Amino acid sequence: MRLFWAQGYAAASIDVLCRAMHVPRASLYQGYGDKQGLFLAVVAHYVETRIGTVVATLDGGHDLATDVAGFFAAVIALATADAQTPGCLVSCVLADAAGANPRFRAELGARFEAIEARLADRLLRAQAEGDLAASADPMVLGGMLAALARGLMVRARAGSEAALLRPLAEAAIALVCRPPMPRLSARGQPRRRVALQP
Amino acid sequence: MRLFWAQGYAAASIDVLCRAMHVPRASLYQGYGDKQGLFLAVVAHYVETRIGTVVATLDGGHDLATDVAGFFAAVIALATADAQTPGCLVSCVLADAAGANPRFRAELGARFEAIEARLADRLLRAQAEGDLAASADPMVLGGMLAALARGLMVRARAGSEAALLRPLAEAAIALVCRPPMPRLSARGQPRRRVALQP
DNA sequence: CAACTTATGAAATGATCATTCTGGAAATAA
DNA sequence: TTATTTCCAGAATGATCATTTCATAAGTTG
Repeated sequence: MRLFWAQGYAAASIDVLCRAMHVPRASLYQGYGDKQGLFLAVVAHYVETRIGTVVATLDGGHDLATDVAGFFAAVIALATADAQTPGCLVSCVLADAAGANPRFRAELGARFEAIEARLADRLLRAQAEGDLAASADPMVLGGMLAALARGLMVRARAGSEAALLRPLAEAAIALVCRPPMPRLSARGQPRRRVALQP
Repeated sequence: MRLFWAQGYAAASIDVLCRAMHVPRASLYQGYGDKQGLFLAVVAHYVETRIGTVVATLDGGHDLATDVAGFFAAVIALATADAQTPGCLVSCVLADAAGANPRFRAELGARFEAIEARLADRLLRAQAEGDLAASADPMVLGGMLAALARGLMVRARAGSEAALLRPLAEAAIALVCRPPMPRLSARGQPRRRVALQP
């Protein structure tokens, strides 16, 4: 996984991949068919283990602003944790490979839609709980936050520090989680501004 | 340019590139040194011709919301205009190649910073003109809008229609260009909500 | 015109690519 | 035990890769 993540799909060679996985070439072709199959399996594993924990923060049991702050903190941590694998395997590597490969393009779209749906779900629940204005559109706002998360991941690919990315996410959270009409929050207290945990 | 844009850096071969450019291999190596030099020249040309017109919309001579709407409309148009070259050469292709190449990583960072600076400049001017709250941080907000633009470009790499992307940008504009404190706009009229032109 | 620089097309180079083949080792079943 | 299947390391394959070489053509300058 780390090899594809660091070098990209086309630049990662089967030989080096087998060496790193401690798997003989024959077994690899037996198990995954070809390089595309291996890469899609790697993407699936990445989504389960990495993206899965990121989106799980959305159900952290807190109010909307806190959960979304946890989400963006996880996004930034994932994209900046290791200088050798900056950015996101989906948003940077799969996105590049999707340019000329319909199979990869469909996979990319499906992965994006899944994240957008999770965000929209969370925003819909926030609306029911009074944490989000009734006039807001959860689908649109979820897609917007997903796009912002992708943009932060891509920014991290250039080697940005996490500290440079966090204020951008905090600004977005402050904008989204403030109701459009001037009013107090559901519990009668003014909405506080959240900070992302490093 | 279109070959790198569609297929990515590693997957585009010099042979095919020479054929498409109607340039003999020897002249190409004479002019650009190696494949990396050619790619960086292609990126520079792309930034001048494509990104240049996108960021030029920020100085459209209108109020902040209108200019930013023009910016995002240009972003979405660039990323969805041709189904064979979806997304952005910088945000998708160069970002992927930057994973394991320090030269490309530095180039990516410089290109990103340039766009963020242009957005921050525009927001600073908007602040002076009363189109943006004095409490807002133009640098942070500019970085946030730049990240969102990148996220939309990457989303387009999956083949998204422009119509799917526009509402996301409109939502962000509505959030950013509404003042943080409930008040009327500078000219005493309520701020209108802008729509992106297709 | 001649001397010289530059551009060009094609072939050659050496490396690396994804994928398949093979002969024997290891494991399992009878 | 023997028979049979699975597994695996390395060689082989055939294609493609980036890059260089080189003889020749084109253009420039004196």
